[in-house]
Amino acid sequence: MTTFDPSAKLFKALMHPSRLLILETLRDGEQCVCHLEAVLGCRQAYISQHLMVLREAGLVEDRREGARIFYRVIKPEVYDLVDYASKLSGAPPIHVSREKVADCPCPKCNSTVKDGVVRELEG
Amino acid sequence: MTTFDPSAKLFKALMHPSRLLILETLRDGEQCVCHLEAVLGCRQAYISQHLMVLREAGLVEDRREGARIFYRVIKPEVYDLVDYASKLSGAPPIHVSREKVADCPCPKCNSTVKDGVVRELEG
DNA sequence: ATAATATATTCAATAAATTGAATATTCCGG
DNA sequence: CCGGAATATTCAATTTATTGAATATATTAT
Repeated sequence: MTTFDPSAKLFKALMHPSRLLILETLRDGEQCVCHLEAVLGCRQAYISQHLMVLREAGLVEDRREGARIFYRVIKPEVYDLVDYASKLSGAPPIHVSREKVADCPCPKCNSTVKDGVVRELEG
Repeated sequence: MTTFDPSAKLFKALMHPSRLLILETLRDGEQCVCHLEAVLGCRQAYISQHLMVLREAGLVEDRREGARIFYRVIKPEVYDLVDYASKLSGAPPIHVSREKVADCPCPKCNSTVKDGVVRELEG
């Protein structure tokens, strides 16, 4: 309808809490879908669908590595938008656990990062 | 569902092109509904409904002056958000006529502003 | 009081987003 | 090639948003 369509579409991609949570989880770098699944605590298909919205909005991209697919944010500027919105809306400070997630089978969660070295966990 | 609800709601309020256009029209200060009507070129009820969304999102407030109701943005920071989104989304530079609108009966459009003095137009 | 103007609200129809369930695809290991 | 794991896609049901039409409310002028 107007010259505002592109902005409106961007806002539309960001208007869902689950998608904001996904973006938050991707803040420190790429994550596989199963990790998102563990963090969000919802089913795979549900997450996949939200990832599709973010993908179609040009905000994330995926990369296959073996059986896993890793998603990453390709427009880091979106975090400026998200952070500012959260400030404006008076949302409580965001806390998404950046640590390993207990019931996540992905490599990131089954390794320990120390001094930049990634090592497999024993046990 | 999550701590992201407030942000999501804010984005939701901004996800419609007509609402972005309304905000753009209010950038320089309050305007009456009939002015918005003339600028957007849509019917009064349609605009009133979008104004309701913006009002419920806490972005605008209204003020009655006689028969007219003037709306203004109460969170000017929202323009930072809007501007950044428009940059991010690669939207063409925004141009909303800030001048008088031909078929608008409101006082702002039927007056001329010069050196800070508002004077009625003759004819 | 009545009529006209400005605006809001309600209602209904349609369109779009959300969500879960089922199914398909891709990759890996045997 | 077959089975299982990881992920995507499709489909349908539900909910929510959009939009137009009709109506209501408040204000001003007569």
